[in-house]
Amino acid sequence: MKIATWNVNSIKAHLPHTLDWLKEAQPDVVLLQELKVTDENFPAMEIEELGYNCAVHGQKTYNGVAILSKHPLDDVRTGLAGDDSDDQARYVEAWVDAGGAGGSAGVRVASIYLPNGNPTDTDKFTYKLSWMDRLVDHATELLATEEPVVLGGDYNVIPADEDCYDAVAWEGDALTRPESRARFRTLLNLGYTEAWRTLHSESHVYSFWDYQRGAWQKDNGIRIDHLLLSPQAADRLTASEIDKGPRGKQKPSDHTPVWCELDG
DNA sequence: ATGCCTAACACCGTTAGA
Repeated sequence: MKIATWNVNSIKAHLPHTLDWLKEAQPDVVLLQELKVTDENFPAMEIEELGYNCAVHGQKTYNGVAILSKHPLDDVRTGLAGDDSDDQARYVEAWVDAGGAGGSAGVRVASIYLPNGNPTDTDKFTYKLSWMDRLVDHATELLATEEPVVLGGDYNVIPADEDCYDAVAWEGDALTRPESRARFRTLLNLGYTEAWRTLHSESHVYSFWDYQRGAWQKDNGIRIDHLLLSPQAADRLTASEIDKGPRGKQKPSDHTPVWCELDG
């Protein structure tokens, strides 16, 4: 089963690129972020025409996440537990029913759009950190189920200096701050496996390039889109790649898809 | 030190992104 994550930076503005990539890459499950549309305005018809079921948690103008799946989606949950006053659409989770005896080929997936957190001297940063604390709590609960789980999305965390083009330039940013990295590391220490990094040792490979300063042409990127696998999912991991193709198109999203392949 | 792009919304600029 091929599972991808992609921050599309407006599903309306980048729908043709999104549809092209679905046809070309043929992922079974896609976790989308930054839809920037309400549920009503999500282009479900065009995506369903390609054989996908959609679970959408949208919002006007900002945020918005979705799960696309060629298999049926069950037990869809929207919003991250732990703060009823949080009205930003940054989390949607579902069970992908891929069959198998007793659901053995299925997997639980979540599409995550973690807050950016800049500037760090504002409540945006405290919101990011508390959101990550809530994610740690929820990820802990999911581990107890012993299900295969894939938590994929735009984490807005550069895990290590080797995951950006210029560590000095990014020093002090919410994406590299020790508090952000510590919480990301907590997810790994709980038992989650970051799919791409566990299969690749190379430095300076990226999933995001700023629109400004010719960042794409100079390969001045950062790696912030991640797929975190529970032990039961990691046992089935056979491949993970970053597909730079979509970022090189005309008027692209500033992120490019990251995917992993699970056995069965 | 700041803008540099891009998208949305609404107004001809502001907010947000990373």
